Amino acid sequence: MSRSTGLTTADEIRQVALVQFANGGYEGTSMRQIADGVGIRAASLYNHFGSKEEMLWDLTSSALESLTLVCREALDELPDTPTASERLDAFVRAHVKFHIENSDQAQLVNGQMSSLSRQHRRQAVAQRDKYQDELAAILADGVASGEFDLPDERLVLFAILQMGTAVATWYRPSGRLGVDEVCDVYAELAQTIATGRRP
Amino acid sequence: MSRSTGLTTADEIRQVALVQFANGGYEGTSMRQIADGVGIRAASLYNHFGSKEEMLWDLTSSALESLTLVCREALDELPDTPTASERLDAFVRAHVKFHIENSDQAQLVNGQMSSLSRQHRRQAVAQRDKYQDELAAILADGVASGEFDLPDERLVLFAILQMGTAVATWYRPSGRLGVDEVCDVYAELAQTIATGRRP
DNA sequence: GTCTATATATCGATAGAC
DNA sequence: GTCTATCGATATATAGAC
Repeated sequence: MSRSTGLTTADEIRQVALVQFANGGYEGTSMRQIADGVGIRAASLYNHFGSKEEMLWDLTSSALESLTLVCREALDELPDTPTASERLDAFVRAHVKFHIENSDQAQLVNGQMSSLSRQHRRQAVAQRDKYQDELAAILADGVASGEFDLPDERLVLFAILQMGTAVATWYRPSGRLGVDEVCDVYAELAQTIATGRRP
Repeated sequence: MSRSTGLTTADEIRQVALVQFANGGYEGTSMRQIADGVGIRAASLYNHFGSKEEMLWDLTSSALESLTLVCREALDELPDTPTASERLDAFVRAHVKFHIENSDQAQLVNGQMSSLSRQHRRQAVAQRDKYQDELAAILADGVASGEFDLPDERLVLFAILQMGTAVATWYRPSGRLGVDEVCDVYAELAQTIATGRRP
């Protein structure tokens, strides 16, 4: 290990490829560019990943797993029998926080999934749908309990998800607002949309 | 003109390239693929566009112009001295309608602008910012008049724009809702966010 | 304005020495 | 597990005949 980080070479490759795929796009990034970023030759990448597409799948799959995990953890940390509003608040904060703090993973999932193979894309879409179902269940429960009043359940689902997803494209740590402040605003917007009034 | 459409060859190229850039990405689309779609050889494309990047710039620029135009027209058609709420309603409807009916142009602007040259990207960003400023002005006026009550002016701007932008990625004509129904819902959501209560 | 032919560069991926 | 060398395919773009 002559390259001074504590990471394995495979993890170094993941780190570099994630940034380059997210910023330059999968098709716009060459194996040689990735290898340059790691400090090895392109041929050596194939000792760690079978193909370029396998690298994209590895990164996409783990990004989706991380996103699902942090949002589920946020819900699990709620006190017993939380209201739908409390669950919505926790979910949106976790969703937005992830998209701020892991913007490369977020942009990969949002922009590069079409470059996956048919089979991997199918799996990724299923994984993403399962994530969205968590929020869909919260909205449905809130409607059933009378807490929420939605013009359209499916469109509100998309609206809340996409508001938060887009944060990954514009948030800069040097900007006007900190992470928690942005999460506060989006949590409030989600409540407003779901209940029809400010929380 | 042996290829049976009323379009010039340049416009046929624009039509094909727009679809392929929007779906497969700029870097993922080759000049040969575009030429195949038109029914000519790749070399012939250079009789109409100086380079591949020039094609992307042509398409990006005209997409941004169209978007700006339809939203400005929607505002111009309002009766004299409209309220901020009326202007917000008109803007959001036009924004969402454009993203449904011109989803390829919308996805090009949203996903492929990073493939433009430095100079063209600078121009495109400026053009997009000018468009966003139209909504920003509506929100600012509504705050000044007391019609709107926003947790954060800039974040609400992004939230409203991105809700509508994302429609281009999921709307299908064969789906559950028609164009006007989707516009209705998003116009209502925007009012809810801006005023703090259902319209 | 389209064609064939080609220039030049780079792509993902493999073989085999070390 | 990294390296050099290279394969075969394909990329953007140009030259010049028709």
